[in-house]
Amino acid sequence: MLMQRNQAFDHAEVANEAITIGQQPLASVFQTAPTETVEAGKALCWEGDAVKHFFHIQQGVVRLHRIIGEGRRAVTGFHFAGDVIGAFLQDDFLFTAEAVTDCKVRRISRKSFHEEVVRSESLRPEYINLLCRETMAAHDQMVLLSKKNAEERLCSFIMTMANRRGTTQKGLLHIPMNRQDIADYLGMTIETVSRTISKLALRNVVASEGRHDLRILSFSRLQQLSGNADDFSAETCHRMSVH
Amino acid sequence: MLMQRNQAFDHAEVANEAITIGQQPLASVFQTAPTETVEAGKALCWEGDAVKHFFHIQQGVVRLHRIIGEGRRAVTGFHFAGDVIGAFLQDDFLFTAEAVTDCKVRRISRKSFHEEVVRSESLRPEYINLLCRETMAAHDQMVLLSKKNAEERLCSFIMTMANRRGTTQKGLLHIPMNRQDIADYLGMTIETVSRTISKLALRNVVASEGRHDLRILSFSRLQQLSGNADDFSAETCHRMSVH
DNA sequence: CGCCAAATTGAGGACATTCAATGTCGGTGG
DNA sequence: CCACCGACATTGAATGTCCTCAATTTGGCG
Repeated sequence: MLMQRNQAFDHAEVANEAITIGQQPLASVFQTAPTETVEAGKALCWEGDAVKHFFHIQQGVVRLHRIIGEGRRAVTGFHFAGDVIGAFLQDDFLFTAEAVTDCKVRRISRKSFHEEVVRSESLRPEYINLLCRETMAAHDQMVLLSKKNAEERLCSFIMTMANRRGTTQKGLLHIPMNRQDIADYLGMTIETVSRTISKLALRNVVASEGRHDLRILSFSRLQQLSGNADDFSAETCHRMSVH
Repeated sequence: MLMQRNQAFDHAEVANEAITIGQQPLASVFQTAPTETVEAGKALCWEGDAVKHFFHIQQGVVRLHRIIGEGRRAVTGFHFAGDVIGAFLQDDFLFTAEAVTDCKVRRISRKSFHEEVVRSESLRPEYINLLCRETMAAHDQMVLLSKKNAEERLCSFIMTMANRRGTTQKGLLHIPMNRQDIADYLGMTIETVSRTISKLALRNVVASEGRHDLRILSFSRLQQLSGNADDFSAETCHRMSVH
């Protein structure tokens, strides 16, 4: 399974070191480790394995998934340059991590990661911060999966991708993952993903440009359709929920 | 909205202090705070509010929810005696927390919580452990919501409830929350929840005993139907996913 | 014991899935 | 460099699961 090997580093999946270090100070812990190359489609670790290492992504995109039953795959998340994989794991990997594009990663043992992080007064809050953000993201995804319809899910996904730093240039959004990845992430089928994109294109919200690029024609429409209820949140309605 | 006020402390929602402290050492941080009573249906905090306090549940059950759009509610989790609410929050509450039953809680400021936790060599790992477990639970829920059908969702829920310490006595499981709570937690409607329970009852997997109790007739059937693929996991299939 | 909210049950409909056929992108080989 | 091939994506039609709306029943509390 050779997927877009040459594309891997063409786009913005390369961490801007200067900025990334600032945003992700945990990266410094991995600095001493050698860089490993992971070919697109190859796994970094497997669900059920003991967690011996944590990974830091320097370049590329990684997907996390779990298998349930025969043939059912749930993608629990995507990780990008600068991200740490597995930070919240205790004993065993709860997911299989696979490279979506060719990746460059660094790994350190869980033991030394924890030693370094706990020892350092500056790194520890960053670690806690990371865990908190991961949990918050998971909650967002839970809301998406339990209450949103196909269109809202896809718009939310596109919005999230577009809001990532360095992915959008003049409205053109690069989507490194394929339709199956997106479908398994959003709890839909590839057909529904495809149909939904087509409908959004008909309405001039987005425009497909090849398999891995999307031009965003109306950011505001996208926002509305994502069902994130921005102008309809905290201030307006919560006090009304008196019981 | 007065819900089962008298039932609140009849069942096993009361934390066994001795055991709970052992399992939830973070409780000690709250020990000095006075106990507050929260009536069933009342809110502890609101989505969008600044996080000024963390809560520790001594007695009762709390549900966390978020509202999207008009009338759509997603319950992101339930919390029980011994649990800390909001541990992973950074700035604002991402959910509204409401008492499902009458509750007794303690609150301390976020500031002192963090000071105490960071200062203590013994509490800090417990806090990190808590964050990790919260994230893992969120991931489980993501898988449930994205890939499981109505029956699997309900069986998973019943299993999780039954595996909580102190809830099951000779196969009788107390369900403090109502059907709407369960539905919003599992991403279904009350009607589907009801129909699914009825089907399970017809097949002698469970038996309804009033609105808030369920007799589990076959734990193993429940396990199978939950779709958690236990005898079909790590060891058998992962190595096969070669790419 | 009676009431009322909560839960169950039923019928019909909508949205997403499944299965199948067609179309297209992109990488490889000529 | 272009054409071809295979994998990926799109589109269509039929099916199914879950949702919606409505009527009925239940059970817990006053």
